[in-house]
Amino acid sequence: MSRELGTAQPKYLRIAAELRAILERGDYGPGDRLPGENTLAADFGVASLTMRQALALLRSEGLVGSRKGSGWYVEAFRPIRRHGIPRVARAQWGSGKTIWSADDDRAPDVDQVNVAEGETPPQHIAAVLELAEGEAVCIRSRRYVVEGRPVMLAASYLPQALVADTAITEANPGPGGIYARLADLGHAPVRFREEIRVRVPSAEEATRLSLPADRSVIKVARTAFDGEGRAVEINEMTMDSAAYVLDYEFGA
Amino acid sequence: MSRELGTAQPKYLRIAAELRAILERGDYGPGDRLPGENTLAADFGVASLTMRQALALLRSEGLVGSRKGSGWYVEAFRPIRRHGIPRVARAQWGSGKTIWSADDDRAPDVDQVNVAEGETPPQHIAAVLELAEGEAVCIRSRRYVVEGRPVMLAASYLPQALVADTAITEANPGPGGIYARLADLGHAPVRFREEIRVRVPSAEEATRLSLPADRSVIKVARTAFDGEGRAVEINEMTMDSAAYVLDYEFGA
DNA sequence: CAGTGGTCTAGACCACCAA
DNA sequence: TGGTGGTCTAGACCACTGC
Repeated sequence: MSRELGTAQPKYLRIAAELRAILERGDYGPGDRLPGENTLAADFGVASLTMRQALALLRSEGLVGSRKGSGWYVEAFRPIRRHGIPRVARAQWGSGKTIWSADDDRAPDVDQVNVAEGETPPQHIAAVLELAEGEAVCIRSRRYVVEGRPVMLAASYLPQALVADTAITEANPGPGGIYARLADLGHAPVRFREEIRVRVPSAEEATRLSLPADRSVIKVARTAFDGEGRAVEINEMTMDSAAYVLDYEFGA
Repeated sequence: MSRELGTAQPKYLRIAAELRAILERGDYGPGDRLPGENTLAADFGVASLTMRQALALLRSEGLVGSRKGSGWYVEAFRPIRRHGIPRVARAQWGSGKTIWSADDDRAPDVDQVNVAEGETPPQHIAAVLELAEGEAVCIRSRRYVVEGRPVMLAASYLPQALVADTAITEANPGPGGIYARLADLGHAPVRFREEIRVRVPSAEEATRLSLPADRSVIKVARTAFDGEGRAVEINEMTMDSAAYVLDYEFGA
């Protein structure tokens, strides 16, 4: 028995576990509306705030979502698999495919595209790009939306001096994306590092991704190095942690 | 101005942001005790439950920790950098510059070591290991503790038929670990896949890792394939999401 | 023992949604 | 307009810490 009789769990955790079991058993289908929190609170015999605590926990896991003035709903979204290491990376650069569409996941819509030139970079970006004091960057930012749900924000930082007056500063950088353009400039990326951490979203990130404040996000910082070992681009991605499975495949 | 006058944020978020700024400014050093939540609530002019909401948010980020009956403390732990792709497998790539600071793999203490033979595997494990109906696995589980703080749980699943009566079923599998023993058996791992997702810890995981219920965990499932493409081991890791930076480096 | 964090309650007000 | 989730309050009881 793994019932843990001695260490009685608090009510909100027991209710959360019970709700989780009910949802995984399939009593409610994806997208279905749950009873209101007052109804549920009465059913479970607890105060509504306690009920909210349990529901909020399930929401932070991505199992349910809430709409103000409307109700609680079973989350219907299927996670996206992102392949961090493209299978045949280099061959795809000239082929018109972007890094993203090389992944085996659903094609996203891209919106909130913005290119800003001559920006002052954050300190940790400037350090990795080895910029001189006061040197500027070009920032390409965008949002990815899958099946109507915003799932990722991304911001690419490139040295302004490197990309000025090239297609990289255009909203559409042309076939092969910015890596193909960097190759045109003699700075083809040959090596990448992806650093991953989990954070609480900033207020702006929570808004743009329509996330509850207690949902965590996955931060992936991808640094591209050219043949001389110079960092030529940093792509900082911010993903809804409930929407993604990251995937890395490599040899021994 | 990015003050967001129109969309007034709730008090607990504004207070959390203010506290975050105070902590990052360094008013309190690592390990320092903060004023009690009642004192803080009075200072900020809110009810203590509202104050708790703000503190709990910072705790879920790993910025502060609480000890029942004692107080709130500034978290002193420096994140660990885990290299998903072993150094030996990487060429002599220079440039140590990284986006986020974290210490490289401090040597952990390993405790709660357990080897269980003849176990029935979870369904998703059996599927990847391509086990026949009813076929058993050997489960090697352990906990990693760094500087007195439990940071990761790991459980390796191997086909029982493959490892029976080998050193792999011993608590100490000998020099080179279980991969060397798999090589001895003619099943040296030559390819790996790591799948990463973020979850809320189970009650058992929260207990074994001493995590607050609202702290998320990083799940890494590492599958090892031998030369014939057979999955010979799955290592399911569960990490405190505030304790780790994952790092993958690879060529184009 | 006093003080602390953890849980829980009852009730209030607001913004938002749907009929 | 009534119901819903989101926020906030005041206060209670408990378990634990540390003197």
